[in-house]
Amino acid sequence: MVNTVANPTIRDVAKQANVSVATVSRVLNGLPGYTEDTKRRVLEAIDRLGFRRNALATGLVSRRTSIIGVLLPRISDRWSTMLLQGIEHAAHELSHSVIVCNTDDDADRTLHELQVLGERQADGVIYAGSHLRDDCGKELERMGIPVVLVSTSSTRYQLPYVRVDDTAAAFHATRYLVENGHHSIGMIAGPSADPASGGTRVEGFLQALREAGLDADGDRVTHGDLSFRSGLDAMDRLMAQVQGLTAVFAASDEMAVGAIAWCGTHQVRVPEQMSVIGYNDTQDAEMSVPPLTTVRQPIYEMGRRAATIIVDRRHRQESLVMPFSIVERSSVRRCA
Amino acid sequence: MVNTVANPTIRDVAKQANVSVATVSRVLNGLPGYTEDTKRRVLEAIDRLGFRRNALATGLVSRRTSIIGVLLPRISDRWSTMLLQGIEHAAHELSHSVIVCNTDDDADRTLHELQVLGERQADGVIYAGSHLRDDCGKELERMGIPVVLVSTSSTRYQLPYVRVDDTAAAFHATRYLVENGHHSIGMIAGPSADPASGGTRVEGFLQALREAGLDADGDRVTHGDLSFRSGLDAMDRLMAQVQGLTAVFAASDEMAVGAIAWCGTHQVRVPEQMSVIGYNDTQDAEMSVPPLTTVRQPIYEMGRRAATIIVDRRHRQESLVMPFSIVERSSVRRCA
DNA sequence: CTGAAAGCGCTTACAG
DNA sequence: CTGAAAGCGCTTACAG
Repeated sequence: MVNTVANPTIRDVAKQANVSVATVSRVLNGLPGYTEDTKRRVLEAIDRLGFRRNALATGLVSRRTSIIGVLLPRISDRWSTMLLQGIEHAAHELSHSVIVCNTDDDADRTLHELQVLGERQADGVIYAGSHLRDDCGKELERMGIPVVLVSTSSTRYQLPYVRVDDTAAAFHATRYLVENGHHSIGMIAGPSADPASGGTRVEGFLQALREAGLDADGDRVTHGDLSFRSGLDAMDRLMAQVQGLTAVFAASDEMAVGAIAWCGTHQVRVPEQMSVIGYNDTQDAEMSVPPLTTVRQPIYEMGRRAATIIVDRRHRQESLVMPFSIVERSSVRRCA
Repeated sequence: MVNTVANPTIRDVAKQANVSVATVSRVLNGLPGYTEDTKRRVLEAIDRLGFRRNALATGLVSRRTSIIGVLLPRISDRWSTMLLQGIEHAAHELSHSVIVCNTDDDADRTLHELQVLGERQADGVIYAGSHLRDDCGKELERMGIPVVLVSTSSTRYQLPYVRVDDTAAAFHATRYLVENGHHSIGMIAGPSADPASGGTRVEGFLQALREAGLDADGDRVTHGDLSFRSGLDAMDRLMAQVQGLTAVFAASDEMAVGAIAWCGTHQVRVPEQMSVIGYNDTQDAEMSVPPLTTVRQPIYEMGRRAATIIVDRRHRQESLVMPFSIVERSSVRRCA
């Protein structure tokens, strides 16, 4: 006889199977301590009742929720999307769930989201992109759970990170332009608040220019917010403020495409009259006309690794510097 | 004197403030029943101890988690991203968290994710994109929580949805092409598994052709998977199988951009020799060269509304048909 | 206005 | 191999 209950609990299963809740819990968790026969009875009862474990109760007592909190500066661009995808895939394989939080690049909001994640007893958090304000770092510390920073790092707090060597990558991108015969090069950087796209990449750019004996004046770099629109506007400024520009390095593919779009509306042909190299190697680079030459970051893989670091204690506390490469497509011209 | 505890609970706060846990709970939840003075003492104790509520315990007893589960067929494209953004923003304003699940357009995986969401006691779920298989619909039903479908619907289960009238939108897009003087028009549809991009939009397309007295042969529609790459391939097929094509309607902006890219590598000028109209009005349309004329869906807003329907019981069970419009940019030519 | 107590649905020693 | 019981950190009637 089946006693159907609205929302069966482990107690209902126990009753149905004629065992104690402890035993049900054991088979539920794959722990040892029961005969094949009891196991079968329990499984049958579970099936018959349509029992579903309540993760809140489980989490409350086991002190593990299998939840990974992800803080993204924005979720609208392809970089975030690819990263999130990597995280989600790995989390799924590792039987974890991901809670996404949009920080809007705002530290107050970040702090708030961290508190929420803390209340929800997240097992770990992945913080991507923007600079980590001190109070957020402190909150992270007090939460006492695994953290990994993606494409950013903290000087104040020693937190594991996953990223590319942005300075080197920017250096290589710029040198690639130099090697292709360009002498007057500009850069469209990310927001100053972003340590990677707005900071270290600029350093790498400047270093490469200096090393090549080229003009590395401050005018040559202008900042955008990583978006297409801002790339377009930045290109406009750059053209006005630097003479004889023949190549531009943009700190994101979207801004690079924006720069190309500017050229399109101003009768400047890419790559014949203007070369453009981007950063990230997102789908945007592939979809660009002409296809965009860019610095590849293994973003999806970085997401996977970040999630793995959170879940797998063997990797806890490790930082990872991932390889970058230059993907040549058709937006950079080789000068004679 | 401050008694600092590792992870203070409501009991610690109660002790510190010299009240009962019931009282602490009341001020925590803004319920009435205490003097200004006790409230102050409680707040002070909370502050002093650095108390943080445990959402698992709260959820366990209150039977509300403020968690919205979101099931996306993929999280890599801009459509999903914009939708997720709308959902996240609204959820944040409504003090909810969102758990994202990638279904990979796979019903088995969807079923699994739904079960996880059920175990986690999600307050509601938003299911976007692909067809809802019967067992998934049944699972949704048995979960007994608010559901909203985005850009899809279920015939078997009467579930509230938020979408655009895809048939009408596709009809208008096609008629727009006809009105611009095109007679030989093709379509790049979405996957057949997607009722909107692979189903109703095709119907709208065909209807418009028939109504205009144009050839509406089955050869004129080919399917892609909504991606850039598939758009490119689809365009290749279309060019091979239909004569004198001058215009194409793609069921996603990404595929439309793929079609444009195909033209780029085959010396077919857009819009002079080939007109292309997309669907969605994502960032891809704006970034395209030439800028893509497309059917606008208020995707971000649809995400917001879906979240609101879940949270706000006044809107529960309501379905929403959102307005679409045609955004004219530069990828469609007006034939003389 | 305030508190003692039961209970949400599980897991985990502990005993047998 | 199995069960009774305590307990995770809260909320919610119920009494006073």
